[in-house]
Amino acid sequence: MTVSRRRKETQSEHAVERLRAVGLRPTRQRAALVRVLGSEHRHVSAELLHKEAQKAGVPVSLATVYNTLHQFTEAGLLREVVVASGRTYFDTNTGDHQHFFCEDDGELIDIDGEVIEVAGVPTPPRGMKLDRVDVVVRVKRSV
Amino acid sequence: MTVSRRRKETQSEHAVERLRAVGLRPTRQRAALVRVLGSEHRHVSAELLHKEAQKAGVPVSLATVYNTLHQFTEAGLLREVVVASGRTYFDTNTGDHQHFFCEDDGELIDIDGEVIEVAGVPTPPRGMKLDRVDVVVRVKRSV
DNA sequence: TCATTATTTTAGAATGGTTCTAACCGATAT
DNA sequence: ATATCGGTTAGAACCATTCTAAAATAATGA
Repeated sequence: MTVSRRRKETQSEHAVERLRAVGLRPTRQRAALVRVLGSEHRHVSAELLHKEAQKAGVPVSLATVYNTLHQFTEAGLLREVVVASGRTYFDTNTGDHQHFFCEDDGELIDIDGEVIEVAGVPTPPRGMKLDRVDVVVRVKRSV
Repeated sequence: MTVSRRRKETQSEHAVERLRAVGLRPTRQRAALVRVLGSEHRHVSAELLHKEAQKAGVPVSLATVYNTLHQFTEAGLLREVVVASGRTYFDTNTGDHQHFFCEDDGELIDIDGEVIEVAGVPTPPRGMKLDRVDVVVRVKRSV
């Protein structure tokens, strides 16, 4: 057994534990996607994750990637970020933070939650409850 | 000549002036869409505006509605609001303000610009210039 | 005015991201 | 082990939006 083999198994077990912890069945595909998502904070589209999974030798269907991304979001493992029509990102950083969004290339950059201060958010209209306050700082390439 | 006929012409002239003012050729369709958009602040989708134009007896193609909405946005007559994937709204209120967004029914509600205070917006990354800071207060129907 | 040119509009096809369908497969519990 | 129920899949369907190329219309200038 090689070292890399051992590392892989360890990661898989982590993945399985994470899934159990949030009440999701630890299937082959879900565990694989947790591993492909990795531990670094990043912003992935469904298509990108699908490609990465393929490249990593995990044959997951695009439908499953979509299903899984939504399940992970529900479970609090991911956060959905909508900044442009037809461009949904899933953010592995679920902590308090906001984003820069570059209109030109569609890139997202995190802004730490302590940096931006939002004050004066009004109470939601009758029959509504507050879910989240999103701040998107839209930027453009300067010339 | 009836009163309503006179009112219509007056509105058309207003529309034509507004178009000229922003450097857009005052074509039949564009003037009609300005009229259909009206003077009240509201949030319209391309599809809705298309339907309204049809109903108002102005046969504008959907492609033209899309073209026009984008031109109006460029010209500063409208503001584009993206809050959910595949759900683009155009806001006739181009002044400083933010939005409530109801995740359940997709409704947008304006929040006056003076109400919400955003502090600490960091300077954009190298090579980027700030375009706009959007705040979306996401709400859900409470039970 | 009329011709010329540039822009706009149009129907319908194409695109692209996302969701749906219905058959198949696999994890869990008995 | 086996049944059950949830998960996965390929491919079709969907739907908002964009594209295309041809026809229509506005601006320009003689």
